[in-house]
Amino acid sequence: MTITQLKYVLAVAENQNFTKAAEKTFVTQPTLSMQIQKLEDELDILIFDRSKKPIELTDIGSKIVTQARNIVNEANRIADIVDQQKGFIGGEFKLGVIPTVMPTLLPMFLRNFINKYPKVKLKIEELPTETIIERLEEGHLDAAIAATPLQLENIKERPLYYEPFVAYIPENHSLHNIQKITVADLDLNDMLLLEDGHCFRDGVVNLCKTNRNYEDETFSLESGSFETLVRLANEGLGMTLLPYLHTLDIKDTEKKYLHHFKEPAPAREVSLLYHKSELKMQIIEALRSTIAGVVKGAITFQNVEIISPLPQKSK
Amino acid sequence: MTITQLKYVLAVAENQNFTKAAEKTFVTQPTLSMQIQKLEDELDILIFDRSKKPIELTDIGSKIVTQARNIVNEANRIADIVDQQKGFIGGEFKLGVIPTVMPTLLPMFLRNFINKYPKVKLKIEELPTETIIERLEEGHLDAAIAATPLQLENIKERPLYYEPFVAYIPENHSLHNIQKITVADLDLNDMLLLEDGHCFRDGVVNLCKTNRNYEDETFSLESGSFETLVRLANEGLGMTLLPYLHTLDIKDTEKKYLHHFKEPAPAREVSLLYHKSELKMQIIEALRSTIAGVVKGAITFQNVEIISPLPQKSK
DNA sequence: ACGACCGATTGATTTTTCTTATAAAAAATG
DNA sequence: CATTTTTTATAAGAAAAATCAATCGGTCGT
Repeated sequence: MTITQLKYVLAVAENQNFTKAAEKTFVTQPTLSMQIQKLEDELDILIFDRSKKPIELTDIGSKIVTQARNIVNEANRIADIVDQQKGFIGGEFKLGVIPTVMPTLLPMFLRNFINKYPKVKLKIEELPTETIIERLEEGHLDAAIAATPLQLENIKERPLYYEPFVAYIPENHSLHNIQKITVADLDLNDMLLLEDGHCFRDGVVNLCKTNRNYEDETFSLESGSFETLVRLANEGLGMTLLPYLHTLDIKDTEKKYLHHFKEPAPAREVSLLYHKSELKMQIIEALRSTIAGVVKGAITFQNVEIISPLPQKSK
Repeated sequence: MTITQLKYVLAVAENQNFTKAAEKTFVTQPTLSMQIQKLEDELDILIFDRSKKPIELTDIGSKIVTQARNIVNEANRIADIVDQQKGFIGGEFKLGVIPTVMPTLLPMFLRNFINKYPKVKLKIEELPTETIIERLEEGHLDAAIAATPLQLENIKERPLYYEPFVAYIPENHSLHNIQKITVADLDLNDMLLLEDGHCFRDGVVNLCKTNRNYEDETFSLESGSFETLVRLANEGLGMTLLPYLHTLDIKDTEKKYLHHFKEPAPAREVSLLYHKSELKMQIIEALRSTIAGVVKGAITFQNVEIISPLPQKSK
């Protein structure tokens, strides 16, 4: 058994396809076929059920894949140990960021980070929370920034900041005259929401749900950007909620429509996520401290009530 | 980097010698030299300081060795997973047993075990606790039976039974007329002890120490077997303490010299030890349940006070 | 200084891995 | 239902690697 064979197994398991896995691992398909067969012969078991299309793991196969991921992770850690010893902070680092954090947080720390750690080749991808979790678990992301708490078995969370929800209430709206609003004022049916898949949307739904205003009807007005939501609100189609950092970009003429919540304001917790194996921990720590540094001046809300970003299973 | 290279590194680190490590790994010495050099080149560090005699690990080298042991353990677990899936309990299994447990416990369960699990090739070695710990940590033993608690970072303990100490007091001894003796009656200076290195000896010393009878003088009478101790006692050279199971072998004519302690009697805890990685756990569990089965009828003391088997550091 | 010991080096040999080309089987297409 | 496409397996040769026997060169102890 070799580490290479284990990597091949992982690639095939993830792609459910020898040919695609071969491309990903930069070898030809027969190489994969042969090496995996060799491993199966050595262990005297079948890892893959090739009769199914697409290919599937056998029972024992999925156990082996779990352990293989373990072994490959531990093997990668050798390079980490060497880097740490050398004081080297560099190499490719893949960071995932959720869409509602990306445009506000990234500009705040990115320049700082690449100046301070020029050897790190940062690859940043905007991804929904769901994809972030998958990729972290499969080791295709080194870290991610997302709303928490997620409380996942294999993923550690390190809070970066708490970002309050801020209401945007247009002129003719019934709540317009209330200065400091409360959760009780909210009505989900009157709320302009991001389209499905955004965890901020789920956060808003959870927030309103706690107020029991929720009715299980379909919302016809949904959008992918806060800018659109604000415009729709201006058109009198309802109010909306924005994360605090997004309110800094609002036009001066529209700032008057922003209403902060009474403390403790509902807020989302934004955290740095990484796999529990703590691979590339030096870079993760460098990232965390860089972000913590810039965030310290810009966003320091503490007296908040954290709203879960998880969609609730509606039965 | 390959698993083979890591195994070679471990072998050289353990033997502090390329030539010996080569024998252990069944390859020639140049193979080790080259593969280890290759790994050092790849990582661009030195694992071994070859200028020292015997060879030593560098700082980074010892970190790599720790991680390499990890990886190799995790790699071995693949075979475990496969065995478990197949319901196969077999293969070589190395068990260490301390000398004062070996002759009494082994005959009780060995026949049972090899009947029940004929495919397990049990290799049993009588070893002092110290060696057992080393070998468990380096993975050269799969499990061991020894007196506990040891409370070691990398080794798990699973108690098998509690074995009370029993006093053997010859006719002319001052305590001879006391039926149920107590710890307070003991005087270490009057005690015949096993030679150094036996944890049972340390247990007895600890027991007496708690009574503050300890004086830091050298004991001139020490032996490697309980049989000798009993004979010396018969000659009037003092009393001695025996583990309960050993008293079952005492001649009928000498049984009258056995004195049990008042409850809670001092006792040693005898446990099954194994590495925290829990490799070959199926066999370990098979062993544990077999021993638990035979022990259940023979030795069921519960109201006991456990005496530490660890030698106390005398400053 | 001499021999014993020990790790590194060399060059031949074997083993392993990988690739190209192709077969075989299954799935998708018309 | 035949044909094309997709996908995995197999075969054979090329490339890479691991291993070995023999030997070198340095260090240590006597």
